[in-house]
Amino acid sequence: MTVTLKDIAKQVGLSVTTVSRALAGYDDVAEGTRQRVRAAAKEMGYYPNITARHLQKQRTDTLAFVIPTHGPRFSDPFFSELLAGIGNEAGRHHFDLLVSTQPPDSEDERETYRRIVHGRRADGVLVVRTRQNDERIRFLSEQGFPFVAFGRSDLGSSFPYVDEDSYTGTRLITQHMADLGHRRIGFVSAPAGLMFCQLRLAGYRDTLQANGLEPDRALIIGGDLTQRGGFEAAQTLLALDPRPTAIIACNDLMALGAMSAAQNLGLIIGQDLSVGGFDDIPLAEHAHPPLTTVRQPIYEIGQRITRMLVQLIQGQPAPETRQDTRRSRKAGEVAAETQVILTPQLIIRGSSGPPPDSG
Amino acid sequence: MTVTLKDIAKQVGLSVTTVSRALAGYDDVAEGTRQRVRAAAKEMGYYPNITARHLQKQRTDTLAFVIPTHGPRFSDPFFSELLAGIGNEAGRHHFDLLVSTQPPDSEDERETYRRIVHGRRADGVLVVRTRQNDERIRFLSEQGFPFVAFGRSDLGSSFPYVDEDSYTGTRLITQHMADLGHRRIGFVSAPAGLMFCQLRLAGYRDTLQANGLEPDRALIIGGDLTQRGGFEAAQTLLALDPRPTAIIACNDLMALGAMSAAQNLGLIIGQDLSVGGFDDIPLAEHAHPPLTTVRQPIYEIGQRITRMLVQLIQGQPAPETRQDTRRSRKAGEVAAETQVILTPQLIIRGSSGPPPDSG
DNA sequence: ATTGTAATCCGAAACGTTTTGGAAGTCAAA
DNA sequence: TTTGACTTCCAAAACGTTTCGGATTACAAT
Repeated sequence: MTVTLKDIAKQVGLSVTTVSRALAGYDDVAEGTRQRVRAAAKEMGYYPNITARHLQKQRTDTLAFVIPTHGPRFSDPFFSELLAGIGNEAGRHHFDLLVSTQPPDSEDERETYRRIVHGRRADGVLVVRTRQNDERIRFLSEQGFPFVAFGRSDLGSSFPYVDEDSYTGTRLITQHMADLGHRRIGFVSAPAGLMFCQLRLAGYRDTLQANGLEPDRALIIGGDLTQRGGFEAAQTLLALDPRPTAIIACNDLMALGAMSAAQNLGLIIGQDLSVGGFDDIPLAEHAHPPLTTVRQPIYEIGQRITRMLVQLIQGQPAPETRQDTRRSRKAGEVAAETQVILTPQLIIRGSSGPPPDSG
Repeated sequence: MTVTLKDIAKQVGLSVTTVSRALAGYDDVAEGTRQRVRAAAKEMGYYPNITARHLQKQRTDTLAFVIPTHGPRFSDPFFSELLAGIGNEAGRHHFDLLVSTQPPDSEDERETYRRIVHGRRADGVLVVRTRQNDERIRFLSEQGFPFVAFGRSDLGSSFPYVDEDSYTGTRLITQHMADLGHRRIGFVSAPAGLMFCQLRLAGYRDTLQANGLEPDRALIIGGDLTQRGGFEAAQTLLALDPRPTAIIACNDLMALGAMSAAQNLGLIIGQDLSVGGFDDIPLAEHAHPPLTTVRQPIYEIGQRITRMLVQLIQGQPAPETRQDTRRSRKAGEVAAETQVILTPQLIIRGSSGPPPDSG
């Protein structure tokens, strides 16, 4: 059977307390005793029962990550990248990572959050793909439960997040297309509830107007962020007459799908049709032609929100008391930024070029 | 603060025991009492403390999944698919999923497994990308800890797994290339320690010989299963003179990288060069041209190994005692298969065609 | 009146750990 | 010799739950 502190205590003729403290390295146990205990523990193959420790310490050293995913699958590299960043960073801080997937805004999702928060299943949670009027954020804020989001929201409350400036991002790429001479620029949007959807759409629209281009409702198609969704949206766009000479998608996966649809029609990407994405997932660089896109350092963002969450949990400054801690911070300690907006970077690759008639 | 059983007990004037049993639905508490307790619990917003329950019940209702990944990132859709299958199935059975990423064969990986097993962090673990002389499997077997693997191993011991017949898989696709008339077929391999690497390589080699083709060592290049790895391997292969007219990669991601490398040289995939992969990840279908590959239902395999693991945990038949349970199985109960080998399916798409000189 | 039985309830122990608040012993300073 | 300080240890409580083994009451059967 598994060996417990009690077993060791019996073995070395000491109390459970002393064994515990010896292993924990407290200095109120004699050096010789400590060594005896350590030796016995090692020899008997002792490993602390993690659950028991959690119960006693009233923390789980666990982070929860609930992936909002429609349908059973998520083959989105966006989440892979993010998960890798989160997982590695959590590991570095000796936190376990609890992962589950739940459809956004579903009762299952709500129940998952309730279980985590009320059942104390984790010490904090990572929220991604923030939504308008995001109930997850509202709930976590109400409960005073530690969390950090990837993305802003439109709730009144202030909470810690990291986000990329999506508005500026699509401004950049739309302007890039306009500069190349494109006049009819299609846009493959995302589910309307997503915060970044609104921002990216606004960036697109405003840039068109700034260039004297009339936004055409027919050129904006809803997408579901999957490759297939981009494929189908592009099919619709390319059936228009006159058809757009450029397509910008809300994320890379849909942009790749759009490329595929265009190539099926015999169009040459970068000549007959320019395509732009958003994210710069690894596939973007290796696509053919490589995809022009707005870079979003997903892996690093995953690391960053995780680091912020760990600090939040360990530093105990609830968002409300941040003011106080600022005064009492020790020398050399740096204020943890709790609301970060990253500047997007336009990556120009082969998938974008001047429109066909302009040459 | 959080409300506990004790709080409810105080509120309704009952003992903690009765409250606990009322909520659990035992029939030794009066109907009226049960209702009072239920009402109070609901009103007070009671949620059981999951950790405490775990400790008492001596199980965690948690599965662990340690993703073997080199380097900090894994943008491999293979793992996304698998994780989705595992996560959804675990959820269906009310198990939580603990995910971590560790470099294969590293001390960190070993420590992770020790912690899970000895620290009773989870009730079972999922092992993927099995290796030759796989120390994870050896360890778990020794410890008698529940696990199910995706992939076989070469250890003497027998353990539960699901695997695809990789040997037959590469036989199929290699034969497909041979049937098309290809004589010089390159192969992008995987890290040698991986079980499927050996099998796939053998399938490739044997098929060549069966078709009277001399295996050429120069045509076999090691790959690391990433897109970049496939890209570089293909560059090497395509620099040969005469160069291969077909390339088969150990997985789709590398095949896509190979396509990219070939397209960079101006080659037309499916005409100048045929490319084949393995897995049939979602990207394969949407690649351009779509990728000929061997289908491996990764998502379903993820579900399946998870279901098997849950059965293993709940049905308590340790692998050794399976014989006994078989005798005592109740009517209608079906023997859970513990070693499954799936038949691969060749998916022919646009990336493969006859060699250029044959037309 | 006694016995048996069923229906309800509950105290205490248990899960394995950490922490609290001393206790006991030693030794040197006063 | 007392006092104080220091070192080393430990019993008991605590974390929140479930379970074990009764205890109590009511009521019907003898």
